Amino acid sequence: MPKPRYRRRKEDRPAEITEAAMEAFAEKGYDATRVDDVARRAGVSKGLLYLYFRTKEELFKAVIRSFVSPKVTELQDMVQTSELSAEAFLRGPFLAFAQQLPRSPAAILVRLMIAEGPKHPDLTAYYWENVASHGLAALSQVIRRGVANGEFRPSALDDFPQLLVTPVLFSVLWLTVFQQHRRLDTDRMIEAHIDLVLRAIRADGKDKRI
Amino acid sequence: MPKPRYRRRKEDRPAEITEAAMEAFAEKGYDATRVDDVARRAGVSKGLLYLYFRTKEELFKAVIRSFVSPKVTELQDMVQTSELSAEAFLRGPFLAFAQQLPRSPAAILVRLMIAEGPKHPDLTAYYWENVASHGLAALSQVIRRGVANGEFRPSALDDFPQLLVTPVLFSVLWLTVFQQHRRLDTDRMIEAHIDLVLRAIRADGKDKRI
Amino acid sequence: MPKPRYRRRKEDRPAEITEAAMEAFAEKGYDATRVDDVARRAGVSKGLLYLYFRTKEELFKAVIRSFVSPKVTELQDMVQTSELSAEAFLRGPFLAFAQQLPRSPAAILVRLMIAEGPKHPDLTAYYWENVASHGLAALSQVIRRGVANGEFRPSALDDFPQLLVTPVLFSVLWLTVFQQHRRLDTDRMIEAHIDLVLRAIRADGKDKRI
Amino acid sequence: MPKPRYRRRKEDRPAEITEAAMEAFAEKGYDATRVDDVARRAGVSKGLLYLYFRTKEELFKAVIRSFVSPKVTELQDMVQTSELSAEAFLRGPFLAFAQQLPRSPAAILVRLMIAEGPKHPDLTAYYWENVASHGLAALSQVIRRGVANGEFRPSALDDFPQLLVTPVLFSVLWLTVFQQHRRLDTDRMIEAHIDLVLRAIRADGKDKRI
DNA sequence: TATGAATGAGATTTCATTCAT
DNA sequence: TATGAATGAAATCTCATTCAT
Repeated sequence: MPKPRYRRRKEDRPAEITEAAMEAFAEKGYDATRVDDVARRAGVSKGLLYLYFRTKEELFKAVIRSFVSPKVTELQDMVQTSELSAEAFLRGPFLAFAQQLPRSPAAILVRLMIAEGPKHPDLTAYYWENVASHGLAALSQVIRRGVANGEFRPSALDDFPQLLVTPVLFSVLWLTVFQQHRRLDTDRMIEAHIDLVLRAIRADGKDKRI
Repeated sequence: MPKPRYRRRKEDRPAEITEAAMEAFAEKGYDATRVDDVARRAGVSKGLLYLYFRTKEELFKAVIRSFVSPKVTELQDMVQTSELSAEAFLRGPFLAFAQQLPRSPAAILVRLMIAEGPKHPDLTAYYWENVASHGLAALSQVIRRGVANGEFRPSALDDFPQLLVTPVLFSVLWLTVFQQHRRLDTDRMIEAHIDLVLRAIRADGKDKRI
Repeated sequence: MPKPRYRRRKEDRPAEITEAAMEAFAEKGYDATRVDDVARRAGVSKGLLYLYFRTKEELFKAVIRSFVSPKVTELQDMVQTSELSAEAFLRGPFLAFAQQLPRSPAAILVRLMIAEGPKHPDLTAYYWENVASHGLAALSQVIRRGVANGEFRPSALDDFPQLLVTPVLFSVLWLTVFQQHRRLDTDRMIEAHIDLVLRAIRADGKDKRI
Repeated sequence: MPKPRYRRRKEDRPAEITEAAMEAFAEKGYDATRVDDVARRAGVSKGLLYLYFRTKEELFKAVIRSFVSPKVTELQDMVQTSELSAEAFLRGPFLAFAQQLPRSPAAILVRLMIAEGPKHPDLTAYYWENVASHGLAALSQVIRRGVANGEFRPSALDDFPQLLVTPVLFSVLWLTVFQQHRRLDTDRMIEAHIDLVLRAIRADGKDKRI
């Protein structure tokens, strides 16, 4: 059964290529990924790839767009529609979200951003504008809500909402670099982190140092 | 004709090359760094560079080795020689150490490890063996000491000493990628993190929820 | 979405494509012209273009054929139907013809012949057979007529009728290459040339400058 | 006798490559010439070629520079050092110079200028500045000298010194395009042209044909 | 007929590495 | 040791041409 050399599938091509590229970038990083390889993975000729993406860099950006943006949208939606208390939200849906991130494709792209970011300023600009700043805003919103309704005392977390997600980034890197040398249960680590932070900022805590 | 940056001293050649390579890798990343450029920065011919380092990859490994190990030794020494209480140690010398890390050359190499690590398995092995595992052990030691002498209650931090340094790594990322879009005071963020963690694990805290 | 430049009329398709190609070749030269671009200019799909012209080279040849031949026919007709004296013919209709040539599309094709000719031997053969040789014959005829009726003395021009048109070719070159650096009034130059030649070959030897 | 794969000849390389490129460009034109082919002709690797010439375009410019400039210098020298009368100069050294031009490498480059000029504006600018304008000035000087010492009457040639060389250009093109279909004795044609022009501008009006 | 998505050969350019000197 | 000219493999990108629809 000879596979047809020639399939006409305009609709699906971009996604097919984007997914293949995702895999390849994840394995090798941007520079070391060969356009040829992406095309082969996508079952497509190099020429066709260039029909949809004008340069390798465009392709990279498209990958970022299609895999990372949805994650942030998801987080924003969660925050906006949740009717839980701030603490319940952080221990529940947010924790689940944070735990699965390091294993999702989006995480791999975080690695790529770190590696390739400095060489692609317009890409980091896009990433900040469309992804990171929204994520940060969502975290802020949760914390402010907790403070507003008396769950949390005012704390440095108000100024540094990033502190909620530092172990997520750490997990991404551990999984990529060290997991084969020392297994780390990132789910439990992230849970432990959230727990520690919540203990520290709970309003009912008698701990009032400073 | 650019003057060679380093005087000719036979014995120091490898170190001179290693330093030049460090600079270059820091600026451009591994792939984008040209061996030619490293040689020029070191004031040495390409041929000579290849006399000391058999490949570009060898050179990269040498750079990692010579710049990261000292940092971990420093941390280990601090932990071993300090006579402060655990909390005082974390709020004092350790905090200072953690705060300067994101701006030190070592941090840049962390970025490179993230980017290139997966392509150099023997390098990550070396890195784990000689750097990360020792750092982790040092952190554990501090926490255990605090628990042992009654400063800290037993907590998840015992199992995940990494949680002490997640914001350091996060800072490295932020400085490289987002700093130009949104300034972040990493010193204060790291301090805030240590403070939150300590509040959460203090033995005297009235907060006893589990 | 750019509107197609030509209405769909089945019969004229080849001509429409040929004209679009003419424009494109004139602007960019043979190699730099994209078949895609020609098709777009003609308001036709690439596939259809290949239905009429089997290769890019065939298309090029068709362009040459359809735009150059008319010019030579025009010259031949002028020569054959004119009832002027040889000198009056050269100073009148012929001069006018020669003056407009460098700015006509045909001139652009002359440039293309020069550039691409050596790569297309059958094309230059066609060009010689159907264009150049006829033009040369027409020039000869005029000169012979002048000699026969006593206007001109026998001269080297009899052997080299080309000498009547060398400044036309020169003008084509100048307009393409140097006009922006130094303006040249090609009309006056061509007229001056004809005048000089006529003075040199006049039978009566008297100076009849006007 | 195995040819050495590796010869160190820094001095001669640029000239060797330039000559090989000259040949290749002459045969195929700019676009159709493959850098690979130039390298092979020069007996050199592609990489080395790029060590001396940063792009194909740079190489092309170098070819123009090294082959055409000398010709114009030669003409200028002839004009300045000659002590002949204007007519004797034109019939003697100048004629000889003009006759050999169409067969010299410089001529081929004229063809290339026509073909590629429009795509390389900076090249034509260079060509005008360093070659054509000087040639034109030299021609003007000769004519003015003839008028000044009473040999020539004032004529349109004063305004269009180009008319002295139009058959040279014509010869270049005939040789490239039509010579195989109809032989043209360009030496005699150029001589005839000079003769015609001189007859037309002689101050004494008498026919001095030789 | 008519389309334009898809192909694949090949072009320019780069760069780690080698090796004559 | 020391140099840097020279190599050659490979990477990105282009485009004439084909062919399923």
